[in-house]
Amino acid sequence: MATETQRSTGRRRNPATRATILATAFDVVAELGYAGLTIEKVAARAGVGKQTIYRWWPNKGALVLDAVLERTAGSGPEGADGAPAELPDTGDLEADLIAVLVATVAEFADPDFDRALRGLTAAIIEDAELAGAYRERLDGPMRELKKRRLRRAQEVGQLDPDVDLDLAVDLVFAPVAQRWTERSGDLTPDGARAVVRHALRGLAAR
Amino acid sequence: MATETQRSTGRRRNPATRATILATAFDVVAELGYAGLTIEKVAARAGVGKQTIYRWWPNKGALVLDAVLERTAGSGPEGADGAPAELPDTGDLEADLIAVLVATVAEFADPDFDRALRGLTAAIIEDAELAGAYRERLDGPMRELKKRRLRRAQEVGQLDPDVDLDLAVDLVFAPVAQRWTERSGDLTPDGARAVVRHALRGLAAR
DNA sequence: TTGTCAAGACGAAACGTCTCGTCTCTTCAA
DNA sequence: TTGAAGAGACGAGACGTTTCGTCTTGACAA
Repeated sequence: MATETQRSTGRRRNPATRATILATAFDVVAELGYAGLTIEKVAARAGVGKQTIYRWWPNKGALVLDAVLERTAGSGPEGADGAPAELPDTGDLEADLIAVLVATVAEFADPDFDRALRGLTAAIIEDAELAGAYRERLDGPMRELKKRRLRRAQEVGQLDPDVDLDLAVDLVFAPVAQRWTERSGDLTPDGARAVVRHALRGLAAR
Repeated sequence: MATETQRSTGRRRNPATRATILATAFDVVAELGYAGLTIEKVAARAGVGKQTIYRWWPNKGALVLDAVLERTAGSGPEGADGAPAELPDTGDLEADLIAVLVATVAEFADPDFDRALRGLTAAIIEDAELAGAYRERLDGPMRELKKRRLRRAQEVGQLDPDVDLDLAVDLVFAPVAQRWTERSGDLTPDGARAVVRHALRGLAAR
């Protein structure tokens, strides 16, 4: 996965087949959940041999991670053109973070995305290796964007210059993520606003 | 589970059998993880018929939830005597919350507890019904304790009286929980201290 | 010639249901 | 008070089914 080396001779991997499998996998996990996802089911729906899936993905978790990555490509740190995207920076830190968090809440409201991401999370929870791949390819880049935005706020004196940026990111974004994971309360734009407001008060420059 | 009504006639449920099954289930999930836990394996190890498990628990998730509950009983909101416990209240809010969070970090450091709780979380992520039971029986009571401690802080003027207590709890405790879930960083007592310090700054009375 | 692909056969493992015989506890009539 | 009858719990494991991951086959493209 991490290193998709190209073989020297013989028939090449078919990119269309790969795309079909990943799209089907996303649909299946969105419909049936991670527990309901079966390699056999994906193969049958995609019109593909089981071995074709087993040849390129070691297990369900890796397949679902790739499926989610493929689907979210474009909203990630790199735009469609490959240029690195950035978080909004209007100068108003609070408004910018609220915009990001409200967008996140909106994504969670989409049932397909919700179930797919729950499937991925279920896989990650118990699989340290997959968790590493997830951090490297999804969470990490997003976190880097958040830290960049906060670092700019530090430079402008809107944020305590001594605070650890990873800690700051966690304070702002973990409460909403945690609520989603545990379903321990509604996820509303207003709630997101309150989180940002109070978190920033704790992180402000004195 | 929620209502264990007593049948009028016939042999009663054997509490020792129940305890053996739950203890075995905890061991198995701590050793093999949730994906590696099998009803057949638990039955065999516990020296129990499969039907005895299927009779009392509808699925793996419910079994693991009960197993974790049984193991954590005593450290819950009720002491061994059944009297409701409380979070520490020395008058120093920051120190009290740090003590709780550092204890949580220490629990996560125990490999058995870590794997068992990961198994439970894996089950909960995809099962809304089980998530409800979890909130009602584990998370909810603990959250109530936290809110009580914070409410007292509000009354003493150490906390913004207008802030929503659920939000406050999330701000203080979600960052560490999230790090554990995603394995996105070390869980250290110092990290816990920093979280509490900044979260409280954002929640303080002005 | 080498490697991909769809199709599906294969044995192993776990599923959840069921049946069996044994046991203990409750109920009720003598 | 007692003791048979009935109701479930329990251990054991057989059952048909599903999914697992591997392997084989024949077609085809580089």
